[in-house]
Amino acid sequence: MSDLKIYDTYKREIRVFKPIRHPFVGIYICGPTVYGHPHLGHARGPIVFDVLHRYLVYKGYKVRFVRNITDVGHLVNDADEGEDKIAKKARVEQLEPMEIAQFYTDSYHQMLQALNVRPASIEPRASGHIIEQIDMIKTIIDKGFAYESNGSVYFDVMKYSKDHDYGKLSGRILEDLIAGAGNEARELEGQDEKHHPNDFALWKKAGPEHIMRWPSPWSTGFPGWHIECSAMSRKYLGDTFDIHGGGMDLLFPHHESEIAQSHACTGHQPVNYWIHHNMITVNGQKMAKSLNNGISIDEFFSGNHHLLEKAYTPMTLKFFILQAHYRGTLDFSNTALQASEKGLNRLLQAGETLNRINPGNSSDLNADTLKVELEAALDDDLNTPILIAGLFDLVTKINTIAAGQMSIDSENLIKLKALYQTFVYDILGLKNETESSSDKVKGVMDILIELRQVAKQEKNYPLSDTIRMKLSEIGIELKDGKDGTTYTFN
RNA sequence: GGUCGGAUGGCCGAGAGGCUAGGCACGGGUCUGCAAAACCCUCUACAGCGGUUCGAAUCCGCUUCCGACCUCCA
Repeated sequence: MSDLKIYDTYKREIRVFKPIRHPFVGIYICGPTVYGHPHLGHARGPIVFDVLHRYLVYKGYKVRFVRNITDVGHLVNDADEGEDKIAKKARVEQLEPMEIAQFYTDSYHQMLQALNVRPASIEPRASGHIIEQIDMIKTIIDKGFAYESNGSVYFDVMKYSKDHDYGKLSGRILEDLIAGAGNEARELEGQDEKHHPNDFALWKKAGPEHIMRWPSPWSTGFPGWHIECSAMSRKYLGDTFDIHGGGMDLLFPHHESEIAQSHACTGHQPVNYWIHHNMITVNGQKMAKSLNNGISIDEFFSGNHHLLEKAYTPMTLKFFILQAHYRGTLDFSNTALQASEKGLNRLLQAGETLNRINPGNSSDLNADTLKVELEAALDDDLNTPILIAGLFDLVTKINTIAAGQMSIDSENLIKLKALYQTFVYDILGLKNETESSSDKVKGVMDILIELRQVAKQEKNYPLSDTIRMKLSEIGIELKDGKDGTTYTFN
C-alpha cells in the first residue's frame, strides 16, 4: 500500500504521513463551542476528518481520535473581555449554563449521527479539564512565558517570540500584528493589564456577572479560550502528537496560540501535521449572522429556510461536501445540492445493482487495478473528488455489466463488491437512507408487482399505471427492467 | 492597511506544461404500451493582456474582479 500524502499547513507543503509511533496515530480536532445549534458550516470539519479517520483505519493504523467540546471560556466580544458566551445565554434563558451546554452538545451529536460520522475515541470537555489547564498555566508561568496581572494571567508573546516563531502557522508577521491597521478602533477593557497588545489570556479573573467560575492560584475565574485545546490534547495524546485539525478560520489566533502555549510549556512542537479545511460559502461569502445567510442543520434537513428550495438529506449534504476538495471553499447552491442528490442516488443504486450481477467466464475489468487507482486518489491529500470520479467510472461499468454488454468473472465480482463496500460505505461513510424493507413489505411488493404484471399482459394499462402511480404517491418507485420490475423507496 | 488564497464549459467542481476529470442539466438515440431506470452518442472550458517554451488552463509579469484571515467563528 502506498503512503498517504497530506498538506501540512505549518510547513506549507504536501508531506508523506509518517506517524510518530507506528501503527498508532493521535488526532486532535477542534470541536464546537456549544452555545447554539450547528449550522451548515459545522458539518464540513466532522465529515472531512471522519474520512481521514476512516482511511487511516483502513490503512491499518490504530487511531485515537480526540474531538473536544468547548463549554467554557469563549467570550462574546473578544478573546479576553466581555461575557462568557455560555454564561450570557444562560442568563437570557434562565437556565443553568451546563444545561445549555448539554442541550447544544446533544444537538451537535444528532448532526454527527445523521451524517454517519464515527464517534470520537475521546470527547473531552473544557469544563472537565480545569485542573489540567491550571497546571499548564502554572508551568508556563514558571518557565517565564506568562505573567499574572490583576488576577488574570497573560501569555507573553514578545518574550516567546525572541526564540520562537509566533506567527509561522498563520503566516503572520508580528510587526504587522502590532501595527494592526484596522484594529485601532478596538478599545478593549483590561488591555492595560497586558504588557503588550498581542498578549493573550490564559486565565481570566471573573467579574461578578460570570456564572461559570473556578478557583485558581490567581483568582476565581475561567480559562482563556486557547489553553483548553493545549491542555486536553497534551493529556490524551502527549507533548507531541501526529495530527491536529480544524477549520481555516481557527488558524489565527487559536492554533497559533496553541502552538505557543504548548511549546512554551513542554519545549516541544506539539503537532507534526496541521490540517485545515476550508469554509462553506453561500453566494460566494462565508455564512455570517450579519449577512442573514446562515442555515442551521435542522433547517437544512427540513427545508425550512428561505434559501432552500427543498429539504436535503444528511447523505446529500455529505456527498456534496465530499465532491469538493477539503482545502477549497465550497459554494452552496440549490442546483449544486440537487446535482449531488441525483449523483449520490446513482452511486448507491449501482451498489444494489452489483448484488444482482451474475458472474461470467471472462472479465472485462480488473478489480485490483481499480483498487490501486481509488487508493491513489485518497493518498493524494485526501482527494475525495477524484475518488468519487473513479467510483462513477465503476458505476458505468457495473451498469454495463448488468445490461449484459460487459462481463465479469466471479473472482473479480467478489473483489468488486468488496471494493464498493470499502470505499463507498466504509471510507466515505455513505449509507442508504431509504427505508429498508422488512420481509413482509417485500412480500407485499412482490404481490403488487405480480398483479401489475398480469394487468400489463392483459393490456389493462389504466390498472397497471394506477398501481404504479399510487405506489409513487407513497414514495415507492417502480422500474420496469429487462428482467422484471424493481422498486426503490424514496 | 497587512497577510494569504481564488477566477475552469449552462451549474457544481477536479486537474496542473503536450494525453483526460467527474456529477448535474441540455440535445439526439437504444429499450419500453407509456413512464422511470439503464446504456450509447453529442456538448471540449480554463478572467484579460503580455512573456517563457517546439508546445501553457497549467510557468513568469502586469491588469481586472472575488473571497478568507487580521475580532468570536467550522
